[in-house]
Amino acid sequence: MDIIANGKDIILHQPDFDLDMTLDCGQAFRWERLSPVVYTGFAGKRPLTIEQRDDSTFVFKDTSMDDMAFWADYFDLERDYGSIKERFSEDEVLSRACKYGHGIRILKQDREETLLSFIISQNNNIPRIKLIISRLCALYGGFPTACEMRDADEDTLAPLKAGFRTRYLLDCIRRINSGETELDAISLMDSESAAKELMKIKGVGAKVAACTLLFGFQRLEVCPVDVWIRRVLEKCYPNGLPPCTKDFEGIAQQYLFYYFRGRDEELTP
DNA sequence: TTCCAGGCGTATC
DNA sequence: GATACGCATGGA
Repeated sequence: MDIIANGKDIILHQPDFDLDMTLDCGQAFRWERLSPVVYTGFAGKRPLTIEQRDDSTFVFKDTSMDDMAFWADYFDLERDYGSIKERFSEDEVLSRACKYGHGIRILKQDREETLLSFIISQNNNIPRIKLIISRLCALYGGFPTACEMRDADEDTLAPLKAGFRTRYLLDCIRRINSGETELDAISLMDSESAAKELMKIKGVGAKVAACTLLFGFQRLEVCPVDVWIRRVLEKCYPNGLPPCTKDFEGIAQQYLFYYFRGRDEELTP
């Protein structure tokens, strides 16, 4: 990581990082692509506009050094994805996926936002997930905390058009506010117990729990299995992911998801 | 019109 | 414990 202040902006030189790949690979739903090289969005209530100048040069617009410390953490800039990709490349399919999505990084997102977002994601497509979340943010003026939604009911959330997921959101909000679900406590559990605890929330099954742990709790060993990854596993890894993914199955999963999503012809026998 | 989407709850066996 | 089916919504 190489950071230089430049007036109100920060210039970052960083390998293994690409905005399109990281912000549009289905892990975060609140980044808007203003142009092929400029994204704007939020982490929590903190705004950012970021521009990619070339393979490894990024401009964080109107960003202080203090803010930059936050963003460096959010974008997981300290982690050496190069060495992780090198390990993964022992495997032929993963090698291709890593080349294709070479600039993917796993974001360190807010826990509540990740949990609520992936409750919305179930049996849904990415454009509509983004739409529902944007309507939620419009309703509350930014992505709301569970506390801010404590008085919400079916009618409050009707404008989201989230369908059957609305009552799942409400159960999640209720449980967090009542203390039945404690994200701080969950963050201290091993991943298996944490998933089990998250799954006490209506609408949270194995997949949503796994996404929450991977993207919201930095459990990089947790591998969410959705319809796409299920197809990849059936076609390429009938005996499970290879040993070179150990401890980072979640990251491997994300390279595979980005590479195979939408490629029906590569996944149908 | 029918099928599908970063699934899950419920009924049934 | 495994499997089958319904579920809101909207784009293809």
